[in-house]
Amino acid sequence: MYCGDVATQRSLSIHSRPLTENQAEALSAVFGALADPTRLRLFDLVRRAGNNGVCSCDLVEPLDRSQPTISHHLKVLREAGLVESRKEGTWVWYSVTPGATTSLQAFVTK
Amino acid sequence: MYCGDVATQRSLSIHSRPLTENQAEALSAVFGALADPTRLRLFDLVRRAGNNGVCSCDLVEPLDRSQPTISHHLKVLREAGLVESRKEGTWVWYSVTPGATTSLQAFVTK
DNA sequence: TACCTATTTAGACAATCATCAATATATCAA
DNA sequence: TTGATATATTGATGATTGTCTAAATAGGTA
Repeated sequence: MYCGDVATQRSLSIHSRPLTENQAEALSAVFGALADPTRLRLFDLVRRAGNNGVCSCDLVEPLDRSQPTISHHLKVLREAGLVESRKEGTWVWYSVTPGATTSLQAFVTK
Repeated sequence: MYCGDVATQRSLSIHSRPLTENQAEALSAVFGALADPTRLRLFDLVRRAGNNGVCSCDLVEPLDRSQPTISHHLKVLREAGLVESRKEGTWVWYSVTPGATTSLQAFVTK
């Protein structure tokens, strides 16, 4: 019976190498974006909103933080590549960046 | 053809609710443990060591940090439940906690 | 006992961070 | 143009964090 190669058995490819400093820096930055309770809930809410996204004005009250604080956290999520925004008049709509979490998934399911 | 329920199609269960403050705090703590480049590489190295684990004495040199700094980071990973340690004489062996990343996987693959 | 080595703890310091109030910017409507 | 509203930026503050050196602890050996 064929059971896959050794790499599969170890669930970590023998071809892949330990994280380089640069790789670790990039990945840890994404982890860092989700390393705050407020930001995690923010990301969760944006994700639940689906393709249309959610107006940032609807994210302040449920998280019980000031508007500038929410704005700041959204910026962090955006700069980490987790969410994207589109302006519509005075409103800004946030949605999850497609493939936002693939690098995290790859690392976490290794 | 049966294509699964709406929840599956949205890839987010309609039954699950937005993260509570407590859930977010717990999850973000685990993300936080991986939100540092040194710690991420540390976790990566421990994971590569497999079931036997790796002696912490072998983790100092490849990461180019002082031994107390490595010790500190291992403590953070341990307290986050990501790695566990067993003492063997003067040495301490670290290995990945079984199921260490399931909560992260669950969130990240939602 | 004394000595050596592996690890942890303590204390310090600079840097980063989460948060807020106040202000600035931008868009729309009257 | 004036006013109202949504969002972003600024500046400040207290808390947390990553790192180091120095010291403490603990296990092994002679």
